[in-house]
Amino acid sequence: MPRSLRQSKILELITTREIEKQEELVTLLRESNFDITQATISRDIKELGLIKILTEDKKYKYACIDATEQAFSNKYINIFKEAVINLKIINNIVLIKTINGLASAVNSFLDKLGVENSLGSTFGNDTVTIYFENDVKANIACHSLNKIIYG
Amino acid sequence: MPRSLRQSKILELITTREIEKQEELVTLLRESNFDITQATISRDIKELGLIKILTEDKKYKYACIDATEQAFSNKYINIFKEAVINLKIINNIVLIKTINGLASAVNSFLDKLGVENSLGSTFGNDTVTIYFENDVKANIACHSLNKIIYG
DNA sequence: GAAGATTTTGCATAAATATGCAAAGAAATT
DNA sequence: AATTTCTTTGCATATTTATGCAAAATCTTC
Repeated sequence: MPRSLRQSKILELITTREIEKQEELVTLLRESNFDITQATISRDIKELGLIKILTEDKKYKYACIDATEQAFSNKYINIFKEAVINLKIINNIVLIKTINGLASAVNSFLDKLGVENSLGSTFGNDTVTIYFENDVKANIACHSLNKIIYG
Repeated sequence: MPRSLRQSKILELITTREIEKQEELVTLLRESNFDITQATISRDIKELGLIKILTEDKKYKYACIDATEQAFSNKYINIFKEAVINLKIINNIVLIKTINGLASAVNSFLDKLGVENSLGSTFGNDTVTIYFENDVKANIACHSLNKIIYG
């Protein structure tokens, strides 16, 4: 499994759960068939620039330092690129096919990115759906996403 | 030496230097006659909610987190900056001197901003007073306000 | 597709941080 | 001011994280 997919999964995990320590990530990633050790997680975390912050109940958890800013960094975009298989426009919706299990990560990336004119989105396991008012707006959005992914 | 003074010193140190580890704080604090161990620093850091972030050169350093900073648009912040002349901590209160007549504006800005741990505030013509439970909380708030205003 | 260069990883362990517990210190209460 | 209660601290150590180094995997170039 490629590195960037693993890192993508890490981003997903820390945004959807309260991860207190790296060993937890090791366990969770193993459940998703990333066979990996704590040492690698440590390196990933440094590379992604993740931080530990305090939760309500005074426990530490991993978090992204500044969601919006980092969403645009090349590193994140590369991960996004790898997770996406293809984009399709179906009338007023854009349908994004992703690598299995990464739809939620792609969805949250898109949230941070703020797709323009989006009415909202849903996601399953390997598919993200973004809704627009009409075909034209879906088209425009699809083009700009394509541009991000393919140049 | 009181705890709050020490924690205030910690805030000062991490904002003026790049502190990579707690042992560095121990050394620096000892130079300022705070006779203290790493264990205590660890607890202070947790209490102050400090985090470790990556610097340019991929080293970790301690920093203040401030969710507040992102919360407000630059426009409002600029107005706020211009209105404020200076901040002072007096025990458990933060005293804000403003341009004449703007205390109420600054006060309502702060209300929206939601100064953390604030017990409440009052204002006159050119002064806003924010009340806190104790010196530490006043200190933390003052630092984060300073950060908004001066960097 | 072999040979060499580069990147990524695991292992073992070093380095850094957090914490249980007992004791010292403050504060409150009588 | 003695007694009780609550807070803060150090010590020792457990827990967590980072990293040097060699091996494995991946990528280049011929």
